[in-house]
Amino acid sequence: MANIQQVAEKAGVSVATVSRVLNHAASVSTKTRLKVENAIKELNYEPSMLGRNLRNSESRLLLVLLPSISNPFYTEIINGIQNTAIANSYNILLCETDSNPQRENIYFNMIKNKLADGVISMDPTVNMQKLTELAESHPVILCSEYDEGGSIPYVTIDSELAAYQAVKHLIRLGNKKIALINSDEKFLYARQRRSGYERALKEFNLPIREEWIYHTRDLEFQNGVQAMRMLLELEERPTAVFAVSDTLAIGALKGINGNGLHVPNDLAIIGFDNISFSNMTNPTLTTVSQPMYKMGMTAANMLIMSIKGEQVESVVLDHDLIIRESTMG
Amino acid sequence: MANIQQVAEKAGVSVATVSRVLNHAASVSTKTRLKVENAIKELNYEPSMLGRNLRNSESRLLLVLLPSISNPFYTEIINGIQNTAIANSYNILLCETDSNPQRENIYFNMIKNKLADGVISMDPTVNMQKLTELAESHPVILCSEYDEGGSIPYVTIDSELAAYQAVKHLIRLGNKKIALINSDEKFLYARQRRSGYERALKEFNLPIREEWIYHTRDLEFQNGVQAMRMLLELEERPTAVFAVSDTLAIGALKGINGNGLHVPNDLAIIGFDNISFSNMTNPTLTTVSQPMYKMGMTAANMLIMSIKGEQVESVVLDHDLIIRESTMG
DNA sequence: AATCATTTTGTAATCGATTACAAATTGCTG
DNA sequence: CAGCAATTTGTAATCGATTACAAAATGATT
Repeated sequence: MANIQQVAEKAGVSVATVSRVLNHAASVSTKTRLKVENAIKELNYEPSMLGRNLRNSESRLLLVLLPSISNPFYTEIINGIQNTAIANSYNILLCETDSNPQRENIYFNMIKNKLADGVISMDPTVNMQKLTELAESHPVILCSEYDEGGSIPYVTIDSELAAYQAVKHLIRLGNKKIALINSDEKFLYARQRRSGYERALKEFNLPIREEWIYHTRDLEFQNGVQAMRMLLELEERPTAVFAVSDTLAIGALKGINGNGLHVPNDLAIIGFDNISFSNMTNPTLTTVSQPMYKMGMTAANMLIMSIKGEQVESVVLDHDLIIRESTMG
Repeated sequence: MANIQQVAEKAGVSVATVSRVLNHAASVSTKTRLKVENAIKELNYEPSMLGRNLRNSESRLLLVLLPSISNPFYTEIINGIQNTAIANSYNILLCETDSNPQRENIYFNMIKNKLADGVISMDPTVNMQKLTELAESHPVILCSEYDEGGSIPYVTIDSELAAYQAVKHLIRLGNKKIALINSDEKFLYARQRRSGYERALKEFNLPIREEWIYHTRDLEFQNGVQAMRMLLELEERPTAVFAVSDTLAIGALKGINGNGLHVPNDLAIIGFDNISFSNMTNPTLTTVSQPMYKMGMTAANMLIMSIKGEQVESVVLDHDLIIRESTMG
């Protein structure tokens, strides 16, 4: 592969002039520009990013931290990030942490090493202290999960309000016994969604019963199945379930079907996230839709601004309750 | 962020010595090594990948081309690639082409630009001619979809055999009217799977009826729903369906359920890929399992060998028929 | 202490680009 | 055509590392 030197020789100009042509600098005469462009074509020259990036001390790479690539919740967000990044001549590096601190460290080092220009973290298990430390000297944006009262800019939705509205929807349908399948409350969103759940119940003078609140270890399908099995074994069964993620809700659906019961006739279900599969289940799943693509776009734009040195403000985006068959009793 | 120069000054040695310590070169005395290590700690120094990579003219980045990140088929493969890459101090850059030639070009240029050391392509719509051209001067591996008779090494499974076995399974269950939901036969795997389907039918003297072979435009859920609707409208309905992807099969499932029919009692269904959701549907889906994680690992290993300049041979891995509820009539 | 082999360290070139500054060229005016 | 401004081009430093080669330090031997 040719380098800028060889192009310069072939065109009979200096490397500076070639560089100017490459970067569309104004001060190149048409005649020399053509000479250089021809040389570039003849040699099949492509500028090396390595040299360019070293000189400009930027990599034009954005890191995207997420716990697991197989979680469909992230796919649309990633699309939003990716499109925005490409539109600004950035590329993204998807980094699966598996909630593993060692992996996390590798990626933090990539930032320090100048191999990436900034990070968007969507990992709720991220070491927030280390991330905050990193954020002091490098651009960092949080997406979806965030640090309440922290200093890192974030983009998210109002989880408490969304949960409140979802549960209110179940109450309006006549349900008085509403279960919550929550994840571990070490996560902020889990605490917020529980809080919304409780607010709705209180508003309608419905009791908050601990046995109707189930905490799962992970957000996997199987955790939802398991949660539902437990709930169905209770003396007093709930008539509706609010799950804090679609994957859990789909698991719950499976648990109910496996028990010979019918959704929504015997139990209504609401999920959260509006992942693509929530529309493919039988019955289709009522869910809270996060504006995932937009969240991705927003996060990427914020990060790019931040890289440019501009100040950015956190953003809370709107959500939607998508009513489908699983609550059409 | 400190650079190697500052570390050298602080430690009272030359940059060469610092570099030697960084790269664990043998010829550094314990005394100076300690001095340097202390300076590194004090300055919180991290070597810049940019400088290192320029000098070594490598980026230690692997490109992974895929049509869409939201296709769950790829997630396990990616995990395999990623783990193997990290184990060899590489990182991966996930590139969604959206089957868009312009996007594709961006990524091909990244290779030429030395921003990545090699590519694994999983994109069946890739411009094979351009890719073959690229492969002449850069390491390229194909994963899953490949170029029959082409020069690029690949890792894949025997699609024809897998399809043959799947259809044979349906025949053994007593089905004589078996439909095929295929994707566009411009894809090699589609032609191979159809061929396996036909071989099984012929072997049991069952007729191959064109109206039972449906070609979908894409591999989306909705295409499966649509395909099933068409098949159910036929005068002579099939009693079993073999779909060339799980997402299509899950769509078909939905189409059948929406018609008041029951799987597997009225129709049996087999999918392909064993994506995680195939185990979450109701009924669970019989499917052909590709060793996705292993495919990813293998592809990554082949690519890394190829980057090192070693010769690599194409690999065909084993598959499995996973029998679940959708064929337990 | 002189000699020589071995180990350790330093000097300076190098990777491939960008860019400040200087130098050369061009064009205009009187 | 001299003189000057504006435009165009070139020279050389720079980004941050690695490494061939040279030089210095160390240690062993006589």
